[in-house]
Amino acid sequence: MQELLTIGQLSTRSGVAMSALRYYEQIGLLRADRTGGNQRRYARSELRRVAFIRISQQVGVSLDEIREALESLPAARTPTPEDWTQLSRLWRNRLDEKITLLTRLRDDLDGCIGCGCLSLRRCTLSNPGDRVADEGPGARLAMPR
Amino acid sequence: MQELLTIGQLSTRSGVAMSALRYYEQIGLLRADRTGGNQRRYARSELRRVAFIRISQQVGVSLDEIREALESLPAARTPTPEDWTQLSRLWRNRLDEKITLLTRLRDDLDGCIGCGCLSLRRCTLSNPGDRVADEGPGARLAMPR
DNA sequence: CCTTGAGCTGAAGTTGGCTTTAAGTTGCAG
DNA sequence: CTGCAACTTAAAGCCAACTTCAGCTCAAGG
Repeated sequence: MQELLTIGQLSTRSGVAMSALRYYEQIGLLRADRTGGNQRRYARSELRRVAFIRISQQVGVSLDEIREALESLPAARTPTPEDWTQLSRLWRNRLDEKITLLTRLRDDLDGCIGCGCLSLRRCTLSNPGDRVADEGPGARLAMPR
Repeated sequence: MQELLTIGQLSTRSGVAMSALRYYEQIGLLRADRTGGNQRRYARSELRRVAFIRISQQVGVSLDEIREALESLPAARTPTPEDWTQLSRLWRNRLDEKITLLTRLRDDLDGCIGCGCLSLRRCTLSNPGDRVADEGPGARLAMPR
């Protein structure tokens, strides 16, 4: 089994265009060794990173935020289980938030449909936990961040 | 209680910039009546739409797709409960997919952390249901759409 | 009536996330 | 050692989703 992947191989295996992979490297999301002739050679572990990046992106996280997360992994040494645990904890919160938001949207959409109103005022959807009730009556979006 | 909202009021209540609201109107996501002096007056129901738009966007849906969804609501007549049910069903699938993806990411991240590997090859994360196994060995991202 | 803040338009500018292009170099199979 | 696909770079281009700007008009309180 090959140790290192060419950019073409990484692209095929990850389903991400080569140009995108180069772009990710440029903005510090991926790293690659070079051959004598200056061609990229990726460690197999970069596949994990690409998967992490694309899935995170799919659910609305910016590349900037993804980089921040990935930067918590030390570049100098091989990440320890503790390093990964740290990263995991960070993202668990973020993911939990998103899941909650989505589930609420889905259920409230269903709920609102039930009564035929799609009222985002009466629903918790746009006003979770009535957090903004003291800002006066009426609907108001309560978004994370 | 006021019947119609000015753009400033809609902006304040929705937390969405006026320029964004005008943009949404321009691309057909919102509709507004006009005063004699050409100023926008929004029906209160537009508040629902804005909430729907922003929440959908939060979880990675494009404005184009959102418009498609909203277009399933008839402009000519007041939407019936059936109209809303249709829209709801459409989005339920979409949302279910996203929720599944997110939950898997979260759980697998945890699981991988457990063994200290964050292996996206062995995990279902990047290869749900081994859907791509017959495309050869190794990791490959299996994304919806 | 006057002032002032809120709103109007169209056009240009911005940011994120890439893709495309041009012109050249590398690496491997035959 | 040749030929050709795969690779390299920098720069330009592109699309989505807005924001900003200039120069104006409107609406409501004093």
